[in-house]
Amino acid sequence: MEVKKTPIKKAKPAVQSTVKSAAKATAKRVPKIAPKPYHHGNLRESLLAAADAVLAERGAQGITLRDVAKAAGVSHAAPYHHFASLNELLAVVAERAFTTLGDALEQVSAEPDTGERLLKINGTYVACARAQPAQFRLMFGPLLTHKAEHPALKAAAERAFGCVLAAACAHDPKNGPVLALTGWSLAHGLSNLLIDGALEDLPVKVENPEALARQLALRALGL
Amino acid sequence: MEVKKTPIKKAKPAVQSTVKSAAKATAKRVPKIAPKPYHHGNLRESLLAAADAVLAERGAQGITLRDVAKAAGVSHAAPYHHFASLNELLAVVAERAFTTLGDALEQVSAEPDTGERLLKINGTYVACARAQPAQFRLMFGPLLTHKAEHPALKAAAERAFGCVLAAACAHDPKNGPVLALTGWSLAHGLSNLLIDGALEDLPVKVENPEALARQLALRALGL
DNA sequence: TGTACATCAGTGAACGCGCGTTCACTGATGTAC
DNA sequence: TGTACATCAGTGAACGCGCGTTCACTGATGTAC
Repeated sequence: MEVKKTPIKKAKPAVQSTVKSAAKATAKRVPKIAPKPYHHGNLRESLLAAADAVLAERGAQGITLRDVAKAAGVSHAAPYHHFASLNELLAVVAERAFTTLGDALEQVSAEPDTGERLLKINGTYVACARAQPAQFRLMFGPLLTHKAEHPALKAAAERAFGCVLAAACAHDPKNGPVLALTGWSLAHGLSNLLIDGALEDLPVKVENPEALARQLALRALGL
Repeated sequence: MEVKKTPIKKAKPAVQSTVKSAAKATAKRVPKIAPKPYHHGNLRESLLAAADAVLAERGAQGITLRDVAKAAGVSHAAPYHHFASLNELLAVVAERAFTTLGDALEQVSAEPDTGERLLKINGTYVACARAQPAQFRLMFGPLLTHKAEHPALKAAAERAFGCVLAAACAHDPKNGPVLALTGWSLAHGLSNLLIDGALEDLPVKVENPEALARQLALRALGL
């Protein structure tokens, strides 16, 4: 879904031949494991993938343009040929995270039973948050500034909520919006509590987060 | 609970007299509105208050030890006589925020009707989050590291949740924990969505957050 | 097929900044006598 | 009531660091002829 493989021959062979022809200048050869092409080919996508990796490893507040560049294997100035700023890069990361969530919600929306559909949407939401907590924080938190200035981000977020709203309206046409907000708040709150570890030292032990999500939704949505 | 008020006369008058006796040296007089005592008297409390002010103004990720010191009117090294690090200061701020939340929840727990009590707890939780969004993020988010190492913080958090759990058990002894987690997740999720502005550009317009919180809780808690 | 050249996408050095923290210091305070 | 002195709680300079961003540059690419 991410990197459209254009039918361009990889830059790698070209560089390898260069290295070969310059084999006499052995002093210039850097003992690098993976010979790096000068022109990357698809650095924009690589940077976005690297950002996901950095988010997973360092968390949302730990992310740095320099870290992302390093993870992508380029100098820390290179990203500026593809993104105007760190914030612009984060906006695209968040937009794609919303798209991923929307895709997942859309997929489970195929469930014919409207009640079960709501339960699956709830579970999918929590599962997405738990799978990528840093992305989840980036999507909603204040780390990415001026969200309103990124229409694509807004559109992706609206699409995700649209899935929730559609399922709620299908189940209870009269109270669609309220049911949707109830379900979304519940899933969002449980997601945050889980990824922040707020439930860990509580008298109420949580053995199985997925089962808990379902149990709470059953009650809260009147199913 | 924290600073035992020792029967020391405030440093301020002493300094004022000093200023008076040095009135001849007018050149030394700095035209400061509030003549600052060299010894502050209660800098620890002032720093905590200043941290709240900085949080309100700059948000949770914007907070800085230097800003807090400046807001308290002291040099940026002064806080180290009262807190081992910025993180220690934030831990106390978060602990007090949890205590404030617990106080508010305890107060509304006096409501005799158990259903109405749950509704009021829900509303109070959301109101606290909306009143101090940056504190709320600090309490739960990853900005304050190693939360587990601060027993007082943990205790204050447990007490707040204890109020929710007690009210849930009073209303439905059989399903107390599940009801409590449902209510907490709902309130927590709605709080986060509201303070993050996630509902602002949605097809579902939110006119009155308090009414919305009540409406969702009525449905989710089966009241 | 070759060649000249404009353009693209990298590099690495540098800038300025603000941060948390440390340190030697000094003024203020409280106490023993 | 004084005085000497230990201790406390400030100050301001400094350190080292990592950050986002800029800049002049250079290697690689694609295209016109």
